[in-house]
Amino acid sequence: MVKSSSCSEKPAGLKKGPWTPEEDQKLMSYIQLHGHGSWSSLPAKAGLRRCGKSCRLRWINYLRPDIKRGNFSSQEDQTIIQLHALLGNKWSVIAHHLPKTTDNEIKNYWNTCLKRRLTRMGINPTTHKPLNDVVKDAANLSHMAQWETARLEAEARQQVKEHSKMQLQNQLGSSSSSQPHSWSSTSTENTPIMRSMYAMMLAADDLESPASTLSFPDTVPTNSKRTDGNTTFGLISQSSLPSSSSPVTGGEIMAAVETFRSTGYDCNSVQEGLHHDDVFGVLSVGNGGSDNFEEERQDWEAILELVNGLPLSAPCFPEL
DNA sequence: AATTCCTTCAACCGCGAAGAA
DNA sequence: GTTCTTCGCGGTTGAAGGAAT
Repeated sequence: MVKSSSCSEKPAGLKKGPWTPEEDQKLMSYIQLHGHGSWSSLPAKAGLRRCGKSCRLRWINYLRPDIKRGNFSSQEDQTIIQLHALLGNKWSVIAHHLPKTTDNEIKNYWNTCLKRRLTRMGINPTTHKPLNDVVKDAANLSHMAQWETARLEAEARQQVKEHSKMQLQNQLGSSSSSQPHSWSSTSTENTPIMRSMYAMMLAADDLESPASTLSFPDTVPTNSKRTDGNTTFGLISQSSLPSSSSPVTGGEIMAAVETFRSTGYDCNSVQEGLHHDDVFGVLSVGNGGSDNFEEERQDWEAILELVNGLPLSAPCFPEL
């Protein structure tokens, strides 16, 4: 691997440190007119004595018009904590599931507020377990986190590929645009990806109900939150299901879940599959989740019991 | 009022992945 | 297949401002 260039290795004369309002204005004006294009060549074109990397960071974390700054709601706090429990320090993936936030902001918020808050409550912020019970059950969560991380990363890659242009257009458009980008319009009320996991189980529980309507879109959606307000998940290999376009019956879902169980939740097989379009079936279910954190906590514990076939000795989400 | 300590967060740095040449 | 470039991510740093002493 070739060592990449960094700001510190660029020719002398490049400015570092805080950005001035003049520099901000230059960067904003240039991007609004031309788009960012190649970050490495942007500074020269925009008349900035900064490295491309610095420009990119400034734009993404500060100047971009579609970012909300500060004031995380309690709902967002919960989402961050939940996603962190699943994903660890995958700030960019977490940020994709919170509208108008940046990975840097979430990372800072975690390190300055949430981490301390959890510690004060006697919860290990790394394992999300009570501090006096850090070893027990850790394997369960980390195992689930592995495959869910892989899936979310693949989803994020897909999002970036398919919508980078559209995103820029939306960013540059007027604030009254009636066509917000899908991930910008994501509502945190329904996005917690964990909900999608137990949605699968709720769906499985509900399979006997004739009201269950389950379908597989032909393609993986660009966001885990669908525009119809339903949640999605990609736990089940599409190859284990009969058709990508026909409605899926309850029995088929149960069979797929069983197959998934029988693989022992093999992370490797899941990750291999991530690079093939046909692997992840995305199941859309009615919003069986709850906006109530206590209910979510109970649901989550129930899922772990279901998944592991064993009762949990310690709650995953002690009271906040 | 001066100093020290603490908190926040913008920005930097190094690394790995992906893609182009 | 190899080398090189660019991008994006996560960890870390340090300046700034507020709180405490």
